[in-house]
Amino acid sequence: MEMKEKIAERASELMLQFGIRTVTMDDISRDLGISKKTIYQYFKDKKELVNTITHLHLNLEKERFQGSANDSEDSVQELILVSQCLRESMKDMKMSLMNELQKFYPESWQMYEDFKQGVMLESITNVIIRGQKEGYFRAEVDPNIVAVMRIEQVQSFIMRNLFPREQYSLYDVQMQLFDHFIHGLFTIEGHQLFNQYTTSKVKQNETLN
DNA sequence: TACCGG
DNA sequence: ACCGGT
Repeated sequence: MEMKEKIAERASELMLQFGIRTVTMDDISRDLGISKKTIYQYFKDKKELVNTITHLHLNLEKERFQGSANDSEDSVQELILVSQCLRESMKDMKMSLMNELQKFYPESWQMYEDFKQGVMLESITNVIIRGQKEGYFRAEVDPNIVAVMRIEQVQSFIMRNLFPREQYSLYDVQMQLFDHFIHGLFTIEGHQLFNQYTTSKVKQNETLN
C-alpha cells in the first residue's frame, strides 16, 4: 500500500476513535513511526488530510448505497437495505465528529452535505419510485418530498439529543422512525411482502440491526 | 528533533 | 499551554 493511503487510513482510525482535533500531527507520525515531514510531503496541511479522509469515507458509503440497489430482488428489500445504510452511515459518523467538521473543517462538512443531497437523496428517491412501479408503495407519495423528509428525520434524531440516552437507545428511536415511515409508505401488498422478509425473528434482527 | 508563531 | 507547520 502506498504511504499516502497508509497515512490517511491510520489517521482516519485515530480520528474516528479520539476525535479530529485531539489527534495531533505528532500523534499520527509517532503512531506510524514516520516523521512529520513525511506526512507533509503528501498533505499540504491538516485540513487537506481531513478532506482526503472524508472523501475516502464518503466513497465507501457511496458504493454501499449503490450496491444495495443492485443486490435487491424488489423495492421492499431495497428499502430495507438502503435504510440500513442510512442509519449506519449516520451512526458511525457520530455527532461529536460532525460538529467538529462543521466548526473547524467546513470544506469536509460541505462534502458531507453534498453527499446527503446527492447519493443519499437519490438512493431513497429511486427506491420510492421503484416501489411505486412495483405496486408496493402508495402512488400518492411524492418521492422527492418524502425522501428529503426521511433523511432529515433520521439525521435530526441522531444529531440533536432529543431523548436522554438512558431513556431510549439510538436504535430504539431509529426503529420507531422506520416503523412509522413504512406505515405511511407501503400499500397492502407492500406490507405483506415486508412481513415475509421479517417474519423470521432471527432474520429480522440481522436485517434491521 | 528543535524550534517558531498563532 | 499547545499544536500546526518548517
